[in-house]
Amino acid sequence: MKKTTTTKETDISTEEKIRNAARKVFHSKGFAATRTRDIAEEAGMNLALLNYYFRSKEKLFALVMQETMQTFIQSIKVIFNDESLSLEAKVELLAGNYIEFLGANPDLPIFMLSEMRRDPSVLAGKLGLKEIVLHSHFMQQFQQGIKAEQIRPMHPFHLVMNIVGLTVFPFIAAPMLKTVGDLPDAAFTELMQERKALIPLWVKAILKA
Amino acid sequence: MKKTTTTKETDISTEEKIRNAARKVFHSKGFAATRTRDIAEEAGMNLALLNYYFRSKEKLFALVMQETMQTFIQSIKVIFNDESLSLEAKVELLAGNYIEFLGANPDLPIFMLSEMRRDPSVLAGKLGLKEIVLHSHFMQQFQQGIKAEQIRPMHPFHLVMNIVGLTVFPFIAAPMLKTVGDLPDAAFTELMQERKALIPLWVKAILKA
DNA sequence: AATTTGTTTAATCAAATGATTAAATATTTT
DNA sequence: AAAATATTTAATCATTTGATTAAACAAATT
Repeated sequence: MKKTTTTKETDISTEEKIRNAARKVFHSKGFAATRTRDIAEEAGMNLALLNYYFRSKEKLFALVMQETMQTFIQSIKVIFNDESLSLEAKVELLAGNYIEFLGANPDLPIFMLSEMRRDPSVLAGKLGLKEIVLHSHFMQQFQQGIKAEQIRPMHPFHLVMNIVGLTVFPFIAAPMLKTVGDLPDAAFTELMQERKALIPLWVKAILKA
Repeated sequence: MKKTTTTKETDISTEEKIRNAARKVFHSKGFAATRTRDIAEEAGMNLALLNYYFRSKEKLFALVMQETMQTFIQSIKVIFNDESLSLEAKVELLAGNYIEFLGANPDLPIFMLSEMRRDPSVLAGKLGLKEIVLHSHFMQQFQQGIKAEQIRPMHPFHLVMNIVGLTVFPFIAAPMLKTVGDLPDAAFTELMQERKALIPLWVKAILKA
């Protein structure tokens, strides 16, 4: 072996270089448009290494996808179940965190959503997510609010779609806004910063509408 | 020629069969994942015909894309500028029409948004859209509402992103909702029907928030 | 009917692409 | 240091895929 015992441990293993490169390219171009040679080049190494470390393009992709989903789901789980936060505070955190995160990973939403459509089996085994979301502390607070007549009754999925839609959709539509709307990157970023504060207000208004 | 002068005019020309097949396959799989053979098969004809009628996969795709954008933009333009409608009525029509339309063409949003990211030049020449939207009757009503202090001041793009996001995002997220949320098709459709009425209420609430 | 023009098919090409192999090089173990 | 094991490279395969071609077929024109 080379990696583990080199004098400096600062260098990243070849395997990890490939994973990182694969993540980057897959996220930006999707499975079908990505060529294994793109990944090799991005990682700065020989094509054969991809197949040496990971058996095939499919396997490598599955790994990246699994990792991506993991990150995504974990971050939801944590906020949805923080019992120290009010419903409003959770929405604030969700919007703020996600807008921050998507600012750094703007390709993620389209990647996840289009690859899910291509092959919904990526989600197999993630069925737990339904329970995580629907039985979360967040949902308890929501149902409680309805009982207390402080919140207009609605299907919980509406609420989830609204929060996620208001937060994520602008990033999906960004190419269009920037081109058609003639919106410079900086202006887009600023709008997104504004939304960190606005989305919680809007969600509150929606809940009472 | 065969098509134009056959006894019955009910039959569709070969060219149109190909266009229809191409639209269907491109919309569902995107450019990169679509093979010209898929289209030929879907159209029930020889592969060489694609290249006979349309010069290449790229040309055929460009045509489909142009058609798709055209439809999309036209439908926006009409509603945004119907001077007989109040702002609320416009939102109702937009939500209602789009939910209806997307129910029949659920692949469209991801298709458009991901292909736009792949090559934003599809939008070249559509820069007029900015003016259409920002100088529409709808926007005049919006600005008027702000002046009259009936609407909380906000960047017009926020409003557009909210309306479109609330309407379109659920269709983009549908694969996830159906799989992870364990939501049957019928239940999803019902939720979307509910949203026809709910989105206008929510938007109204957002405008005043 | 004969000719010309347009349409369709089957076969084939060339380039792109995922994958493999055998040899070279480096690292670890003995 | 020698042997064994792990990593990397360059060359090559096999398949897929977009595209073309030459010939067959059909329709329109003369």
